[in-house]
Amino acid sequence: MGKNELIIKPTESELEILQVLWQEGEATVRKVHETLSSFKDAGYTTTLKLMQIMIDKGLVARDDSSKTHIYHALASREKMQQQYLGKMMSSLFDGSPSQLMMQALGNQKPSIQEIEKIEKLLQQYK
Amino acid sequence: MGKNELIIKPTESELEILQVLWQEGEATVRKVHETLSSFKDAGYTTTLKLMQIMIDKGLVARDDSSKTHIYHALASREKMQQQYLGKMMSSLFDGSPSQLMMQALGNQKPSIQEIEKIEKLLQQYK
DNA sequence: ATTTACATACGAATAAAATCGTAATTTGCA
DNA sequence: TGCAAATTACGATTTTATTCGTATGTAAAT
Repeated sequence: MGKNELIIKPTESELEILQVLWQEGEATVRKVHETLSSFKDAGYTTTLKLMQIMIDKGLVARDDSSKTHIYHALASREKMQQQYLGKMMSSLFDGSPSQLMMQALGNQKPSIQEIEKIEKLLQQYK
Repeated sequence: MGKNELIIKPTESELEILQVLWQEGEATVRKVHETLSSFKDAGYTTTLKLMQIMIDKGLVARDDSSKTHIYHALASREKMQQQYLGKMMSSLFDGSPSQLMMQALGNQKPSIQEIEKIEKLLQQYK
């Protein structure tokens, strides 16, 4: 028995696709592809193929009752957030939320509202 | 000119190695390899090869004046934190620090000290 | 000097991810 | 009906990442 972890983890490209599906709720391949096009070069069939692969992995499901299939995410966004954040916290931030927060805040100024939300959150934890 | 971003981004394995180097400051291949061994199966020469590749990518440098080479990270931890956090924030958290914080806090309870550090941090941003 | 223990170099195999071309199918419409 | 446009299926290729075997060098110990 090895030490290498085995959890389903979407690849980079798959995560981009999930993103669109989380956003839209459901979408066709074309819709997904067009959304991705704004920041990424890739052929239509590439996106299609990826989404087909994601079916096998159980990351998405689709309604194929009509010709144009409609996809939706199976993987939950929260689960993925946990997964990535957890790894990131340990690998890059020594497991320290405040270090992470520092960078997160430095990265892009949060609005006053954001700050207050976080403060409330912290109160609950005290 | 395409839309696909081009920044050097360490792979998964490379990030693990960087982690050790950030921790230790500098280290031999053997040291790195042994550290990784605690959670990962991989041969010694695999680690060696990876570290050699990382030289080409400019992620690390080494002192090879003696037989056993000594490596250190060139990529800064802060830069990597920015990079990953930024991507994660946009791809998984709708760009919302409070959402991210919520998950981060939910993931692993922070200590009182951690919470207070964060609160201070927030004050500065107001 | 010879053996042993480690070290690096490096090509090559394997695995994983991403890309794309082409064929086949369906649908709408001229 | 039959043509054009859009869609899916899917194999094959390419690219990237990972893994490892083997050759070779070096130094210390016997």
